[in-house]
Amino acid sequence: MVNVDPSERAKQERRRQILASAKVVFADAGYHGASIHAIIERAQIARGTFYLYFSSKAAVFDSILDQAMTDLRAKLRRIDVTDTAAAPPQVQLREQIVSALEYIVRDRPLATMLITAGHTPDAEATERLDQFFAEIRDLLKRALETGVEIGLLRPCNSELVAAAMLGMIRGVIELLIHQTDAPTVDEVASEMLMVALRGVLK
Amino acid sequence: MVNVDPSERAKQERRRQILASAKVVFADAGYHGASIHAIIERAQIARGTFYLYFSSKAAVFDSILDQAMTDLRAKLRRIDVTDTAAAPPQVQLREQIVSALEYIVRDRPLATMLITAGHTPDAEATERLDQFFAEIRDLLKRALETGVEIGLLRPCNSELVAAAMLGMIRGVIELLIHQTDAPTVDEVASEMLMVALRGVLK
Amino acid sequence: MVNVDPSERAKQERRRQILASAKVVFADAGYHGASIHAIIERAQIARGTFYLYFSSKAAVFDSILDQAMTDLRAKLRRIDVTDTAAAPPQVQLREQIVSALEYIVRDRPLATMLITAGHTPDAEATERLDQFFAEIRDLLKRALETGVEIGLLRPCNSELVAAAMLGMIRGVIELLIHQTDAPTVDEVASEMLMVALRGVLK
Amino acid sequence: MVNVDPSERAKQERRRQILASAKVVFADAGYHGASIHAIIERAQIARGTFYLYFSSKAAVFDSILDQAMTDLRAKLRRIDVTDTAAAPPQVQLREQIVSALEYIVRDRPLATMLITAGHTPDAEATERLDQFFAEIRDLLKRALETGVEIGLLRPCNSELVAAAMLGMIRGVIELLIHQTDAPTVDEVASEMLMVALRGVLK
DNA sequence: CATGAATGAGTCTTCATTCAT
DNA sequence: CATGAATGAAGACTCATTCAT
Repeated sequence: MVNVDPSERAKQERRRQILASAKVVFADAGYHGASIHAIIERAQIARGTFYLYFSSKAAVFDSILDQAMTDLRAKLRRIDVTDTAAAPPQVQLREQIVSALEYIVRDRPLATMLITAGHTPDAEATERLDQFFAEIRDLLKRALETGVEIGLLRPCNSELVAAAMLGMIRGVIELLIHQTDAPTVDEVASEMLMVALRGVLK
Repeated sequence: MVNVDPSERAKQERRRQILASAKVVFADAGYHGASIHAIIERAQIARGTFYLYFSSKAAVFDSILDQAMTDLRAKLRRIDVTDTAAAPPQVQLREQIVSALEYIVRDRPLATMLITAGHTPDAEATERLDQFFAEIRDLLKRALETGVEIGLLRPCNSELVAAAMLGMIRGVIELLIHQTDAPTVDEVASEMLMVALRGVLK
Repeated sequence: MVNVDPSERAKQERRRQILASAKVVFADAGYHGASIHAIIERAQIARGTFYLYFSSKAAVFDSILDQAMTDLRAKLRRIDVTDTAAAPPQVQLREQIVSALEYIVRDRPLATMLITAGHTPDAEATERLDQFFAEIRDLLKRALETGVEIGLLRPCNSELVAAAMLGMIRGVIELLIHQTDAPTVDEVASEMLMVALRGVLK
Repeated sequence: MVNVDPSERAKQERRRQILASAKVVFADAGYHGASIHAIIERAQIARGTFYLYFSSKAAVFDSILDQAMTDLRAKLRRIDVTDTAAAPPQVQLREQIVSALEYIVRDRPLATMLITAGHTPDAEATERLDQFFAEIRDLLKRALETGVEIGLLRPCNSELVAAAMLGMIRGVIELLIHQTDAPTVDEVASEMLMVALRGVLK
């Protein structure tokens, strides 16, 4: 029995509505380019109402990013190579990638924000985003290192290759966002993994 | 003998100086975050002087991007697989990548701009930048397709793989920019090519 | 037997509670600085409830001042010099001053409001307050004139001296409000009267 | 030869013009009630111009008060009772009072500000003003104490009497400001001193 | 009666751009 | 050519007041 209070539910709905509008506006115009005016116009609410739900422009921005980062973190974890009962590493990796891509690609404005949210005046937000990507890079890096240790992968500059792979992921996300007749997430994941693991040489 | 007029030369110098200052400011703060104040302060010129050389904030931004795109375009061309006298395809590719990376990484502010320049109010500039990346993607795509045709590469979704590779490049550029003790461009190019061509599997 | 209706009594109580909260807030922050939010928070009531009891922010402000002015007016009257049965003029004066000071000083927020309530957007309120002080000044002025007439006081510019004395009163009230270890109202009244009547010269 | 630069002079003039307008507006409406709009309208300048000369609303407010306090401090000093060549204490006191009153009364908006500037959000400004009045009160207090020591004045609660006298001064200033046919500063000073020194009793 | 979510006019402040000197 | 004072549109945010529940 959680929150069946109808007014509480209505409030949550309003909040979601504002978040959705803000996401679109931020995606379209970037943090600085986005105006409260544009957000409230899209959400069909009055100026003051916005500030009833969020304390500032930066706060909505943060809220959106934080939600996304939390959701994505829940989908990403270290790949288990010890548990023999678990799926093979490549399968685990593939599942995580597909899951994350699906989440991101389903919400185009969010994807755009994640890809392009470079410069916030709110240094804090920028830093949090940077740290998020650093986390993912680190996850990839450790996965690579483990792979090398267990003899699955060839030795490499893990830092560098991790950065390259994170870039690859961002690259294909951009493709998925911009292209109208983009391939399915599944296909994308397969091809990308193929490239990452075996390269393009015959 | 073009432009030996000393005053004309001085003017060009001023222009360069403004462009350089603007580049740094744009890199630091993003398009919207950058202020004319910051640019002219850095360039040690008066407010009005700025507008003698550039018609608007957007104009400097465009000018910087255009210059970079022109320079980079000059370094990138289709890889020749017909001329038997030419270097082998992989060598040609490596040369282009090293050349482009060196150009970008040498100028950190420019690199930052290219990587993060997401949002201009000037839709035109955004579009031009998007188109530039589309060009590169296209170049990569054609290279891939040619590679497949001549039996060098395995068949693949060239569009997708091109996007992934452009992403890889951007990923390693970010690494080169942010890291203080980054590896040399040469090392980076080698590792990246290794991954792209052979993957990370043993 | 007026108003024994218990709900009516409850309403009066609410009203008093709001007035008390508002008084504190106005004293702390001044008219403009005071916010409805601060008042209702202090009064532990909802926003809308405030407007059930008072039509506007200006209305509470007015109400507070009006009450204080009414109360004080009841304590101040012309000094009777004809009734031989009455106390001597100086004693009457002292009694009034002590009574008024006690009323004001007992209620520090009110005192602060009376002293500092300079600016209301509601010109009416400002004027009413000004008029109140003018009344007191007038009372003092007439007292002075009567004193001169009956040969008790030396001739003087009654208008000016009345203003000076009102100022004195406000000055000592400020002292009483700000100082933590202030002297008693009685001491203050005595010393002030001494100065006003005999001056500070030996 | 200081600042004969005509443009510099023009700037100083602008600044003065803004200060003058702001003074009037602050006097009319109080700190909170005063709007930048009202100030620039009165000064006949554009919004941005205001911020070219003052960094904020609080800054102009401070500037006005600081100037006044500096000017007044220059007019007030301890009364010399040791130098036999100096004017007698009462004359010194009278001179200072006349000088200060003249300064204040000449500039009615300033006077209004000084009298009513109670509540600023800028706690700093309020404190500075409070401290200024505390200074004056202290000056008066020490004068009283010295007077008692040298046997000129009767013993009294100097703190309290100083507060009363500062109040008197404020009281007569209010009179001088509000009344249209007010007496001259000289008359006012004489009468006030008479009251303070000898009281109103015959 | 009481509530508190919603409103929007109004505030301060910034900053790209212009233009007289 | 160069300057920098002046401009005013536009932005983020506040808060007294209303009204449906």
